Amino acid sequence: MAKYKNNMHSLVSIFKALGDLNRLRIVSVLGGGELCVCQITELLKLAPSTVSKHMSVLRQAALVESRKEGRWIYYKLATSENSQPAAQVRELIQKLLQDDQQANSDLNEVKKILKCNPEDLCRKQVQK
Amino acid sequence: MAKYKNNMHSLVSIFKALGDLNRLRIVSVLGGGELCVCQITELLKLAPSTVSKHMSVLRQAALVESRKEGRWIYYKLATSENSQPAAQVRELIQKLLQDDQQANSDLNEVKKILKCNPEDLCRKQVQK
DNA sequence: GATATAATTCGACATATGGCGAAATATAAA
DNA sequence: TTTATATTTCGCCATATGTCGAATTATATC
Repeated sequence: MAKYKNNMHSLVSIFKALGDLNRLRIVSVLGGGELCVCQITELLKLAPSTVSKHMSVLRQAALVESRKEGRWIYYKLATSENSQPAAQVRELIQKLLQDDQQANSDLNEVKKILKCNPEDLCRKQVQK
Repeated sequence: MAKYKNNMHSLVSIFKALGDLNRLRIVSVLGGGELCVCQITELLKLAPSTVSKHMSVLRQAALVESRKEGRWIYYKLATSENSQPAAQVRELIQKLLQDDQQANSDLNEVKKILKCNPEDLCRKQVQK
């Protein structure tokens, strides 16, 4: 007697979340480590409110998690058990985008953003 | 010197295609073998024109292929090499929906549709 | 050729979505 | 306490999307 799951609806919301270039870029770039909203905003050149909405969609699909630190909110890939749909889809994305042009240029761009001059208070992360 | 691919845009169209419950059901059920449009229409209880449009979206995302036989057009999962994004995503879907309620009841329903009485000309497949 | 039928295309519609700026929240700094 | 700032929420708008029915196309049958 089999136990049936209900993955289909969560899969739809996962795919819906990833069916947008900007959100896919976010998930891709979060593979390199956590980022706060303003850093993602800097990368994508979108309004903060737009990025915030994207993050909300990704969170509801269980693709990312957030952590609050002072005024900043850091997002990272959700650390759910590997059996969960979201985690497995993310794993596949990471594999498929390993040698992707856009994905790699985004990762480079984020490196620059993380290194940006400390006096630029607005858009910098705690760097050590 | 690495060769860069451009998977991101095709991934977006794949995810966009799968980010709809009806299209995900189609891909899922095609895992059980090829079907013609009228059979899928019978399963989903949608207008034929709607199903046709869905198939067009899935074909453009390289998720399915079609084969014409007389008046019927049969769709099946695209048989691309395993390295291609669409194939890998499909593979994952199949794994994740293996024990899914909806997916399994759809497969059962399709079995019934395939077995439907031969005098019901409109909605039957060549059965052997 | 005329008729029937499977599928697609077209045109229309209601709703969903991605984007922005302004206002609201929450926290840090002055 | 006042000011500054990171993020979110809200309201709005233009466009995209899922759906249908009607018209069109292609094929089979009479």
